[in-house]
Amino acid sequence: MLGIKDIAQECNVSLTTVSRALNNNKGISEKTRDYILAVCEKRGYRPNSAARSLILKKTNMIGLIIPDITNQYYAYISKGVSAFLEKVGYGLILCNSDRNKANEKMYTQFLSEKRVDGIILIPIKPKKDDYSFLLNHDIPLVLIDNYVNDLDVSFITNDNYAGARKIVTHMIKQGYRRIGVILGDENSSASNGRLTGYLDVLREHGMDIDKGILVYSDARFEDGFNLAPKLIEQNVDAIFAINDVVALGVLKYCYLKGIRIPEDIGVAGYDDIEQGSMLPIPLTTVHQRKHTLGAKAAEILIHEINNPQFGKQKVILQPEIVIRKSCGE
Amino acid sequence: MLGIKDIAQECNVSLTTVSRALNNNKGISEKTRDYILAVCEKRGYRPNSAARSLILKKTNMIGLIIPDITNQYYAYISKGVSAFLEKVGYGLILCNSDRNKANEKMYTQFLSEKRVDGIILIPIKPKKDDYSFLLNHDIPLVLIDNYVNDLDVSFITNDNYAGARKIVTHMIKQGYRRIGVILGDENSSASNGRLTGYLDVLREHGMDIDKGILVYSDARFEDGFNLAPKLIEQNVDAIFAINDVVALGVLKYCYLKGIRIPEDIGVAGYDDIEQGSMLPIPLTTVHQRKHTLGAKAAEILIHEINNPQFGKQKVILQPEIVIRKSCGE
DNA sequence: CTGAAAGCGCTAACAC
DNA sequence: GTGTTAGCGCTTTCAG
Repeated sequence: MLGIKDIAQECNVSLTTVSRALNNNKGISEKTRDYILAVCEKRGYRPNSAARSLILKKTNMIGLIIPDITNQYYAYISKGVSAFLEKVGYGLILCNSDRNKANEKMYTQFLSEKRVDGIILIPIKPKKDDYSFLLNHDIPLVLIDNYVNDLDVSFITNDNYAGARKIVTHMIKQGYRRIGVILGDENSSASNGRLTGYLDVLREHGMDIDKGILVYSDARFEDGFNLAPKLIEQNVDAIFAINDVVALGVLKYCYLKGIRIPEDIGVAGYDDIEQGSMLPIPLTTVHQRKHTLGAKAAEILIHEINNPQFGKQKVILQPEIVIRKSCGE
Repeated sequence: MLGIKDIAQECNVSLTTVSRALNNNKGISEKTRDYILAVCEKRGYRPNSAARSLILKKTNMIGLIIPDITNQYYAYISKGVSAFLEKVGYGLILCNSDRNKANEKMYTQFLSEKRVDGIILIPIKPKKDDYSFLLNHDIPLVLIDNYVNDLDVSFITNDNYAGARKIVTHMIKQGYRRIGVILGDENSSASNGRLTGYLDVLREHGMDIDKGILVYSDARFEDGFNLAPKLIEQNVDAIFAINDVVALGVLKYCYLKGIRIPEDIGVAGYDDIEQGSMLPIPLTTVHQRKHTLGAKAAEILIHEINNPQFGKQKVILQPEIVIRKSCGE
């Protein structure tokens, strides 16, 4: 693959001059610049970004570590990130942690070797020590959804507490009185925020809280499917699932067992994935601005890269509930 | 960020020795190696991969250009790619072309500047000239799903012709006689392969072919929703959609209009996305091994990177139909 | 306006 | 077993 030297030779100028033309620097006549650029174009010259990165100490790359790209929630976030980065000329290294701590760590190291200019991370069971080394290496980090206490980093999320409050309030209004919850991981701040919203609303309504119908899970489709019977055994009259994918699992179980929604059991999800509106009984859920979340996360990161002295940002987006049929109308 | 030089100083050895320790090269005593590695670990040293790439002429990165990561079909393929690359120590640069030719080209250039070791591409309306420059630059390329005639590159796809044959045969067996088709782009070999399967089966059954009920589209959810009425106006008794997302759009339209599936209209999709099984009327469709497709594409690419003299590979995976309810049982 | 030269962090002959 | 040295392809002082 040809380099700046080849172009310099063909144009009978020095490397410096070619570099100046390429980078639109001053101190070069318009004529030579145009000529050089034309030759570059003709020969299909592409600058070697590894060489540039080495000297510029900047890769124009950011890393995105997410649990699972096949989950629509993360897919939309990724697209938001990607769309923003595209606008500002950055590239994206995608890392699927597969909800695995070891993978997450491996990718975190991988990205630091790649000298990405920053990292956007949706953490799994986050602990402070997992990420402090990134900060020691001065690599800007923005966390999505799961906050890590005592870690001074930028953070963006949808307001889980507010979203859960809204949907649980709606469920109670619909007459449900024994609402089981399928939570995510115990260390997930998203899951915990929603749980707190649920607990607060129940308390405010003077309702009993039964910890027996609060179950933790890995927040996958199968978890909804497998955990639904455990909850139903305990006579819940509704299930609030930590996300739509889990709710889909619950719905599938009910469908197979002939349990009627919303008459026998009310079901609510969280996320508002595309297919929720096209189910047998469309899913009542909480809408989150996923694309916006991703785009905003990228914006914060790029801002932080360009303004390292600027303080860390915390952004909380407000969700809205989408009332469909799975909890009555 | 500290470099190999800092480590060398701290250990009182030369750069070379540190490099040897890091790369597990021979010509170094076990003792010094262990010592150096321990120091690297302690200090949190991470090699600069830009510097390595520059000299090794290898980035251990591959680029993936897909139309839209929020489409589950592409999300699963991406995950397959990612999973394979992870195993062999490669990183993934994700590029959403957003079904836009200009974006695709932009990313193609971007990746060549990044000196990725190879590219996996799911092309949009592909033409030979779009990619020949990659080959001129000796960057290995594997195409997924849409083949480009006269371009000597590796290619992997599911057998669209066979899949379409199976599903259309099934539709005819169910008694449908006027099957409209919502196709993808006219230049899409996937779409064209399925069309050919449809046409051949109809011919073999001695059925009339009405080009009026063959419509092209951008293969999105909205296209299904918007094109369904045009087909229904023309008295089709079934619709074969180019993919499940389009079928979902058709289903939504029918649902809103009170058109019964499969009694009034039979609907079949293609892809077998997760949600197809959880619809009001579960979708009859064609299952494709998406994850396998992505993983296999990555495998082919890595093999080609390591064995440039090896011939280009063409792989065709066999799909199977999934009979549910949207075309009768 | 243009060029020579130094160097980014690392690897790989080649000496010792 | 270990160190010296010359680059990889580019940007950037500093002279002219």
